[in-house]
Amino acid sequence: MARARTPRAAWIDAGLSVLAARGPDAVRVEALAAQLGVTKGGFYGYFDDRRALLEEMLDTWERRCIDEVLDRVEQEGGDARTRARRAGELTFTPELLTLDLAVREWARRDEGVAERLRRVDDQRLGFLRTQFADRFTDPVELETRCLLAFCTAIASDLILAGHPGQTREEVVDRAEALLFGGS
Amino acid sequence: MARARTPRAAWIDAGLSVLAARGPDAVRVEALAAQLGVTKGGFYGYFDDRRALLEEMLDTWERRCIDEVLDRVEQEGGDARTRARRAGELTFTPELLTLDLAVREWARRDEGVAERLRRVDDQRLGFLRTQFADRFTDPVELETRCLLAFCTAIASDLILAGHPGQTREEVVDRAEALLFGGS
Amino acid sequence: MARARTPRAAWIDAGLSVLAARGPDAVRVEALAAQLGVTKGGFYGYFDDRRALLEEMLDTWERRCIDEVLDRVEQEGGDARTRARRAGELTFTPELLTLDLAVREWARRDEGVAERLRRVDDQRLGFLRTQFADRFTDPVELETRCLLAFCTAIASDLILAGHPGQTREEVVDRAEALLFGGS
Amino acid sequence: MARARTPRAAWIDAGLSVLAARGPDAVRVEALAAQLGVTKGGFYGYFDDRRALLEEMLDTWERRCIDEVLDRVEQEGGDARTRARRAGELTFTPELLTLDLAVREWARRDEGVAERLRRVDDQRLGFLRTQFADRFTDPVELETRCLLAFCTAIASDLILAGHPGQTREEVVDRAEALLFGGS
DNA sequence: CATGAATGAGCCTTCATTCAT
DNA sequence: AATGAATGAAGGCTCATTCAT
Repeated sequence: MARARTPRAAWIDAGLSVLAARGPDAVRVEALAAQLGVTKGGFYGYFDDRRALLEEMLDTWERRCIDEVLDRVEQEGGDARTRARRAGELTFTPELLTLDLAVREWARRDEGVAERLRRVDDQRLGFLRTQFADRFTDPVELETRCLLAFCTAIASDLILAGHPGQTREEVVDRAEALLFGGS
Repeated sequence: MARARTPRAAWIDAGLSVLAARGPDAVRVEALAAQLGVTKGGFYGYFDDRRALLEEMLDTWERRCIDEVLDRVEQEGGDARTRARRAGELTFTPELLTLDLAVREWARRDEGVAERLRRVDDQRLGFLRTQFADRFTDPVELETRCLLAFCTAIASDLILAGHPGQTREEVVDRAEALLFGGS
Repeated sequence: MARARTPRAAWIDAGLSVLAARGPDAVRVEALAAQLGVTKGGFYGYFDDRRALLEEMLDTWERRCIDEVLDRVEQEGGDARTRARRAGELTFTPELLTLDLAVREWARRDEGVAERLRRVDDQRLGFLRTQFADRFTDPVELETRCLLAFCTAIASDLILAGHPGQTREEVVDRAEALLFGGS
Repeated sequence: MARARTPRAAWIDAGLSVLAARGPDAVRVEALAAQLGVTKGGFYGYFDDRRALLEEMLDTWERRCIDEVLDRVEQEGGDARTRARRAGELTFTPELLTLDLAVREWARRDEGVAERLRRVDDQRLGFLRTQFADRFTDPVELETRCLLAFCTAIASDLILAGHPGQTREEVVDRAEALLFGGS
């Protein structure tokens, strides 16, 4: 929900925020117009149709997940591991997770979305690999631990069970320690 | 009582299959009727409204996740660990996973669904705890590993990244071995 | 809502009670069936269709307004004026007024109903004429006062205005006294 | 602002005319749209839902019965009795009577409508009182005669009986003369 | 361009009616 | 006869989309 410089971007941002909160079916031109305080007719000055908005939302999401993360990492500098670590931090930010889960669900039903997610997930797993490469010389073990870490990042908000005597956060922290040592 | 040409359960099953494939918004009376080869009017002989169907679908799902699993486990017998292991197998069946993911997504947007999922997830995590209780005397470590296993079961279908030189299945198998030893 | 001897009559009575309470549009086969505790399918064993029920309801209403009033008046005997007075009492009973108003409204929209109401109203005005015939030798004046009395009987429940310092009942009583003297 | 091809008021007027002719249940969005030559979807640009239209119809009716009558009376001027007389004429116009009867019937089944009718009827009876105040010094007698006049205005169209040798109009005229003298 | 109006398709729900049992 | 199931027509409401201004 970044501040939109242009009305076009405002539609996209509004769409992404609805997507995160209520899924792709809830991204309706009428609702976005109301949220933006304009009339829905104006929408068609910027986009051919609803489908086009959804595509651009995905373009924006993908760009944010990849290019913007890389740009910021480059700007901040550091060695390879520092960069990968920073990329991981920027990627698995709680703010982005809601949107991420919505896209992930969407990808299960739409091959086009799945393709984009595949690109993004490949890069993300790449970040993880680079970040922890020095701790595990065996690439098979590294891969195993990275997938476990990735699964935890994705699923720990989706699983609603409680843990007797611990909070979810504590269990997740211990899981990370178990996977990558001292962290 | 005239023969139930389209029994109540048929609507529920059709609803669950659409839920799994396309999410709760896609569970439309008209679409289910078409799928069942009847007219939508007949629906209202069985259910008060669409909402009632959704509730019954969730009832059915919850029953299948809990009671039916427990019933089968009881019938098959065995000691505590054998039963918990069997429960885990029945629970994380590939067939049920798609439906599970749909319910999970739905739960993010509907507190009523979240409450049901919490019950189900609590029990599932319980299965895991019992199943692996003898391998880890420290309950904190047990909890950590069980959550990791649970996250993997849930998220490994949601993550689309590839693994150079390995299949997803292989990585998942290694992850389980890493968490629980020989298995 | 008299006790129905036969199921057929039960449908008619239920229909009349709904007609009185909520108008002809509210006389729905499904609602009556629910009220009678039977299934709507059974309706068609007694009536060709909804229209037929409405006709029979009107037949019943007309019979009650005319024949049953006359029968009871005959049984009770008395001279012409006594009989007419009794007929007036039986006719303008509060219990019947609600149904009467519903039929009256219906008659505005359906010529068939209007025809029936014309017959009934003609007879009712006849009762009034006979009842008060001895007080006014001039038939024109008699007619005037009878119409005023009839209008009051019909409209005093439809007019919702208040009367400062008096109740509606008191004003109506004074109106009757004004029209027909002592009685 | 584009030209209002089917202004808001057109829906309300169409609704009122259907209400007068066939009652509130017959005020259907689809029917009004057909009557106005537009599609029903357009309706929801003006009103939240059918209920909102019904409320606005009642608002309009109430305004016409009260404010518009008073405005016209003020414009035409005259002394108190002349104004009250003119208000009575404007109120019991034949054109408005059909609508009035429909609202009256509706009020029997809907307390919200009844409340509005109470306000309107109170004012109407007020007109009558003022108009004839100088003929009857006794307020009780005045009230009696005004109620009789009001009942006649309302009910004379509802009563279908015939009068031997006279028309309904003649009888009603004589009734007015009887109530208020030379008129 | 942006807006207000309108369209048309789609979906939910109700209900009279039919029909096999 | 009565029932449970189903049909089909109608009507309420939503929403993507078009279009004149």
